[in-house]
Amino acid sequence: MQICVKKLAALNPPHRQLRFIFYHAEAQTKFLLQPIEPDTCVSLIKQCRTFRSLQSVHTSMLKSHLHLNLFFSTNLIAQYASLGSMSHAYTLFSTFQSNDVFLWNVMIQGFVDNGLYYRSMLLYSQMRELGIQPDNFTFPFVLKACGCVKDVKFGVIVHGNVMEFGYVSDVYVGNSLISMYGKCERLDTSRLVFDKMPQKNIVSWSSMIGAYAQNGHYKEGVSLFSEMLGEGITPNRAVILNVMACVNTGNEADDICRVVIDNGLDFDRSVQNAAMVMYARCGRIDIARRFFDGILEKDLVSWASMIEAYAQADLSLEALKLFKQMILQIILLDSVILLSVIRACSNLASFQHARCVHGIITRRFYKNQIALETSLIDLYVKCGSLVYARKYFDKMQERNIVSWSTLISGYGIHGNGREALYLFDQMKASIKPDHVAFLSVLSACSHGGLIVEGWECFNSMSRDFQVTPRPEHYACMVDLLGRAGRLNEACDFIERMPTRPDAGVWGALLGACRIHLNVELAEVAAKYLFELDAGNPGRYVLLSNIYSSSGKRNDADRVRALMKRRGVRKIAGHTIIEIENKVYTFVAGDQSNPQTNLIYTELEKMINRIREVGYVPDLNFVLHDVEEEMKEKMLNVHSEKLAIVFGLLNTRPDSVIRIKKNLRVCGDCHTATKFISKVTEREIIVRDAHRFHHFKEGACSCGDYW
DNA sequence: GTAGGGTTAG
Repeated sequence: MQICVKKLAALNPPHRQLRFIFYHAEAQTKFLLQPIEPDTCVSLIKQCRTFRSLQSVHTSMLKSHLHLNLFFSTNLIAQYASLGSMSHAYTLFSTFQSNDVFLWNVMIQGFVDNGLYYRSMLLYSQMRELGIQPDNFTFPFVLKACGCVKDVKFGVIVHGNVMEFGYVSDVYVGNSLISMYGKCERLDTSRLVFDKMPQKNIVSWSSMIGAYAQNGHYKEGVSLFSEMLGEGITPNRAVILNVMACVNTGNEADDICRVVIDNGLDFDRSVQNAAMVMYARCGRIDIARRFFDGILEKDLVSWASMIEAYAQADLSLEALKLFKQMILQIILLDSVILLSVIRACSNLASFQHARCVHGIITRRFYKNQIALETSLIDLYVKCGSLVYARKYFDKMQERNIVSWSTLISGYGIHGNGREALYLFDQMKASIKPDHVAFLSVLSACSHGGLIVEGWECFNSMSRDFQVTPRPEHYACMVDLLGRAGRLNEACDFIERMPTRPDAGVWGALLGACRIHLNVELAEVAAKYLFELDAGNPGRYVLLSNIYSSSGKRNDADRVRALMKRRGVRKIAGHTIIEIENKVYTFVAGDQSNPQTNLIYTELEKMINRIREVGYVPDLNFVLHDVEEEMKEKMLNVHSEKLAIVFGLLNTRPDSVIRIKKNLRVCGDCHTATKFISKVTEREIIVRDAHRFHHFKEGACSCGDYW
């Protein structure tokens, strides 16, 4: 203390005050202070880095009555806001009852910066009611708030005020309008504002490109970027980040990278991170990885982006490998990374990894806790453990619409429609269901064959909850009716749709036609699908299967030829199984597993065993144009069967076998699995692209509507 | 004192 005082004495008076406050305010010292000099007041306020030091300054301002000065107090309010203390800021603001627009702006900005968007909009309304004229600073703040909460109605009113008070040509205001309309999905209006701006700057271009990116109009975004370059404007990092979000082909990505290098932005870390994401989106995960490796000082976003890229690309083992590396290098984890890790585990259907992530999450509190907990519930669902999902859900401190829908859809995909409906009713008591919640419950009804209940849910959507059914909901209903064999009803339903049926709707009908073998309707659905969803191999395969199951071999060949002509390639099927913390992958006819010989010997024995109890191979599930005997051989080596046999060989006899197929489980494998569960007395859980199948004692939970 | 940007649960 002695030394401090000596040092302080050597300084000139204003500086002395400053230092004094910092030594003592930070140390929570109560004894304060000589009155503050007016000429140091603002600089004192602005240098406060903690709430406590600011409070000390505030106290001494009170002593010297400087708080009565509007200008000083406005600065004080701004500093409280920037330190996140909006309650203090607002109390001070309220005492003034001033009409000063600067003061109001500071307050509105404070709310926006602290994420309290509605408060800032409310304050703006109050300001208008009091007749205080907003200025060119007011609009950017309040427009940002409108954009962040997507309140376009409010935004339009503010836009009206912008015109009323003559700020349409202000470039800051214009840019804010572009951004607001972009966030509110009013792209055309954004563009209108952009085109009408008397003056544009780099931010105008950047905002417009960003608006295209956010609304999925990627081509327009990229072409506006070229236009900008054509005008001779030098891009900065924000423009680059925005345009990178628009790029989805490798060539475009390469072009952008050249521009990045030309402008010396290639060592900017956020640009490097964005480049990673861009290449991953273009399907060039290898290049993304090279970018990642090239980043010298990786930050959390770098790690999160790469892990998420792997998870998205279903390269989940790579994602987890990277996560392990990351834990070894830096201790700090955040919720975003964990969300990606959970996605990776979910792809792998890895129960062991789920337990591990669960441990990490409960060890400490993360921001966005509810999101983490919800995705953990989803993870347990996807690992086949409804019990754990439910347990965790019941323990949650706080639940929202997302957590409820996650669990509801969980029961649905596990075929427990009744429980899903029960939960949905419980949820409705406290939360208004949204369109996703309805989707969860409708699909639960569909998987569980609950037709009456499904209709009731669908009808209640707009009637009781003002949720307008979207194409997905219609698709779900078609699925519900179709699975139940009510194909005509499904067709009527499609005809009565207020909007044009999309690929999802026709796909649901085609799927139903597969179950109930209706060639005529399948052809109608396929006709639309081959236009609307021409690149989706699953559609061709389904129709071809329908033909061959109906004995129309020539037609089946024709579909396969069409597929080939259009260059649509079948997605290779694979099945994974996790045993003792390791994930094993099988493709059809796989020979890469060390136990290959054993697996095939055992498989042959198993096929013979189940044949004895009634299994008949369903050769319609082989697409290849080969002899019958060959077909059967091809069926027998499907990845599902290999994985199950591998599981039987390597797990305890009393344990559950869990496998995951990347596509829909093949019909013949479905039948075979039923028989296998019977002869081995094992429970087998199969997760496929749509749902779960629980096989037990020769039956499947899905009631054979796979 | 103002506007644009990289990872984020169903």
